[in-house]
Amino acid sequence: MATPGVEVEDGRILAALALALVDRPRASLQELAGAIGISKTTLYRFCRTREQLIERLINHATQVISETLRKAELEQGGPLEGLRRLLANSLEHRELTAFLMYYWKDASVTPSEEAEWNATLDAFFLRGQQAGMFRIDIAAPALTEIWVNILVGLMDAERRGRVARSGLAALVERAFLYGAAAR
Amino acid sequence: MATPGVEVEDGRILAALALALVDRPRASLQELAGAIGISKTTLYRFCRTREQLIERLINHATQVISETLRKAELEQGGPLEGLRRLLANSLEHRELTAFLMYYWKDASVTPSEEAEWNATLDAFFLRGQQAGMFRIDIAAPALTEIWVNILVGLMDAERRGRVARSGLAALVERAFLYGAAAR
DNA sequence: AGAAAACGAATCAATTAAGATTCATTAGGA
DNA sequence: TCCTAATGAATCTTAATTGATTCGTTTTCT
Repeated sequence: MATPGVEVEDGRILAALALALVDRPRASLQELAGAIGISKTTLYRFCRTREQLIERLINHATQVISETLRKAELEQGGPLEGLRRLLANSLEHRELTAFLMYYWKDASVTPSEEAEWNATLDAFFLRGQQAGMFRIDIAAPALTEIWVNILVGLMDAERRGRVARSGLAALVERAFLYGAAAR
Repeated sequence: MATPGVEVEDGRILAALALALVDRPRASLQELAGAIGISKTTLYRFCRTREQLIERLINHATQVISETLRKAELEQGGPLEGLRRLLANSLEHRELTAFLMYYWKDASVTPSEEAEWNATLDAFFLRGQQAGMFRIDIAAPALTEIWVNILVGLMDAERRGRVARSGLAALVERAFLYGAAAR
């Protein structure tokens, strides 16, 4: 690639924009730019329209998360190891994860990729069920939903100061796998 | 009261508006009105400004949920019974619950009531921990966050057709209490 | 049927946001 | 240092949104 540092910088801007958009979905482009410390003009040069911006963010987030899913090698090793790799990688892309969840619904932009993502997680949990790791009295898509919501919810709770940042991974894993009941 | 049916009708409109606002937060008042099957003018007569509308919705939702919490009598009987009453009542106000979660962040309107709601749930889970019902290696506020996110997340998943409506209560309870691991 | 209330379409002024451009300044690299 | 690319402030046009009003129609209740 001719420009190595550009994508990194773009990634930073995209992550910041994702966070700002989740925080205030109704913010104007002006406010959005201000929220991430750039001018309206620079944001304009980055993406000419809001529609383009959202589309670019969804594409980027989907790509990063898909890469995260791929790197997690969910098909390798035990389900628990796969889940832990997925968790660690997801926590390194909090903003994009939160954004993608938030704009999950109006993902008419890339319905195929989103469905693919869903399918990947669904298949992972299904395999985990067949391997005896996950309970079988909850359907795999429901497991995906529970996982995603605990993950995103606790990441958000951390931002709001409701839970500590350290130990977040262990908290997500514990809550998802074993629940809140005392054993 | 002089007008018995008015509040019921208002409640219907508010619930529909809550749902529409969660679905498309950036919708204009015109689109919002159309989404719930009324004209822009009627919506205007209902609430003159968007700010008023949000404030009214937050107040109403907070009130309904608080009433729900009160009716759940979380301090009566065992924690499990309290949790089940809370769950059943919450599921009867899906729209308002989802709305309140969604607009949780910009709840600068009634910070006191929101904090009170948090405090009520936190205290409930803390009592449950002291009663030996909930695990003590997860802080009570984290339990609140996990509960709320599983509840709202699965209600939303149901709307998206990812999980079946029937059995939603049992699913939430199972996921929250016992987690996804096979026992 | 007749009166009162509710509703919606249309219109309008004022405000705001989006999209685009220009120009001066600044930061960085050759 | 000098040149270039990047940035931001300001401006401008156009489009969209808001808040408000009027008036004809429909619904509803008696």
